[in-house]
Amino acid sequence: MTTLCVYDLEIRSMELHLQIKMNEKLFVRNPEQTELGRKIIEFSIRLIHENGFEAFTFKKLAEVIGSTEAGIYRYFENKHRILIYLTAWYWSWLEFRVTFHLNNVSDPSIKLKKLIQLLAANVVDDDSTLYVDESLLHQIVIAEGSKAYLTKHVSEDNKDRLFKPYKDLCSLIAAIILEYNPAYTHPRSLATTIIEMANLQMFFMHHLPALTDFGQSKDEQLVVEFLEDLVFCSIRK
Amino acid sequence: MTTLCVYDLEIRSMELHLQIKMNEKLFVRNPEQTELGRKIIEFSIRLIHENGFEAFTFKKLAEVIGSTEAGIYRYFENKHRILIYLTAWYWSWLEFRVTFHLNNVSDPSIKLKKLIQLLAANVVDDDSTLYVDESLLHQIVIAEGSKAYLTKHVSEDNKDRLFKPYKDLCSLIAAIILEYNPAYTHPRSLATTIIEMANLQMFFMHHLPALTDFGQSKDEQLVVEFLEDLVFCSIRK
DNA sequence: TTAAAATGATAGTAATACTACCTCATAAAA
DNA sequence: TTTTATGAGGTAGTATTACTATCATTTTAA
Repeated sequence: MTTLCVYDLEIRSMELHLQIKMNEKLFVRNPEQTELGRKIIEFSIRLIHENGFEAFTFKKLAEVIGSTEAGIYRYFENKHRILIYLTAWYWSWLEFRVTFHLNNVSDPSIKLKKLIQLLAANVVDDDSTLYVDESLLHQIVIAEGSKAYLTKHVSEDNKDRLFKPYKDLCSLIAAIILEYNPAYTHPRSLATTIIEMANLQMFFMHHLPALTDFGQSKDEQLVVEFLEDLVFCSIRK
Repeated sequence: MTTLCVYDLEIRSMELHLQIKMNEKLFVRNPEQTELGRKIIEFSIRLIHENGFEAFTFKKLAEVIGSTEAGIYRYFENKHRILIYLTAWYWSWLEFRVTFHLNNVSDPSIKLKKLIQLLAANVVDDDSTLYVDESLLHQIVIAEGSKAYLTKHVSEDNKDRLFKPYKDLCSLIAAIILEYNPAYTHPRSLATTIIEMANLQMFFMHHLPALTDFGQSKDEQLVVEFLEDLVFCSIRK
């Protein structure tokens, strides 16, 4: 299995910089390598978070970063590609975090608990990436993430490996599930259920509370409890 | 609890006609009451199924039904409202089917099994509705359904009760779960998990098979098995 | 030094989303 | 019978969005 997304940890003057290597098919020109490109990332996150993906346009983005529409088209084919880029970035970042936090943990049940915590708890911007606000990006993934693959061209995009970071995270979780119980028959489907439900229950809790059991409190820890219950009941030997 | 969506079963010359009463806020003019309105429903289902929701426009719709854009705006505020209408219709129809099939079933575990079957199995157009192809509509709900609520105006739409059919189905399922095990703590979240995963695992199975455990066979019965396992493990006393 | 490539701004086009206004048919009121 | 109201649907727009072609300038590479 070849890996297109790897991580770089650079130590520069006592600061830790995390660089995520993105699939080249995601963009026309790599936005991480120029000032304008980084501004595109930084401000598309802000704009999509603020007004939603439907209201997000290259014109508005160009205005806030002091550039032009054509300038942005040089980096991304269209706004949907930016959404795929951002979600792919998020899943790569999350996989890194998971790997990092599960380092030296041997008990698969503790691994799963930590994992669910990382998936369902609110994210705090970690400052190790300069132009990506992970907290806002997490909100975007919750509210817009599934639009990245719910399209008519999902299969072509998949052939270009645009969803590899999501699949890698899914594989990682499935492996831990099998570690806990090698006889469990649906590790991948359970993995995507955890990922998707961590996001969706959070969205429902805030916007359609009647669809959840944690409407009043709006405490994300309750989502964690729900998921732990769901997972451990299912994979119990 | 007031009910905005109820069902009418009419017997006309030996045929059974199912009429679903829709929330008036969903449309500008009730599309069920005119020939043009019914064509809008029938052909928006076909067009969205064929080209996806993003590529669906009022102009294209007007062309295929031999009308004009302005004519369609008389029935629906915008294309997003059509999507909400279609999904609301689908959830009402499904709730009716569930109620119908669970009639006279007393064992909650059989109820849950039948329910999962109805949610996850492919739908066949049932001919009791003349201008709605339920099979195509099911495909639309799988691929586009979540876009109905994943918006910035979800809370206002929710205040107008546009998602009531979805919530009603959720309540119905939650009630059966509690019937099976009154001590279960997350009946609503589990209900939405069943609904959403029935659709999403089906989508992944066909388009992103690496995210599931039923990639090769593409047999929806495997989704049913996964969901049954997930549900019964969770609510087991 | 000079050609090629990259960068970015200007100025368009085509399609989309939406609106204002017009016409016609029907049907109730005078 | 005539008048007026009502709602059906159509015509012809505008503003915005998505995207492209072209030009000018800077950077880089031979």
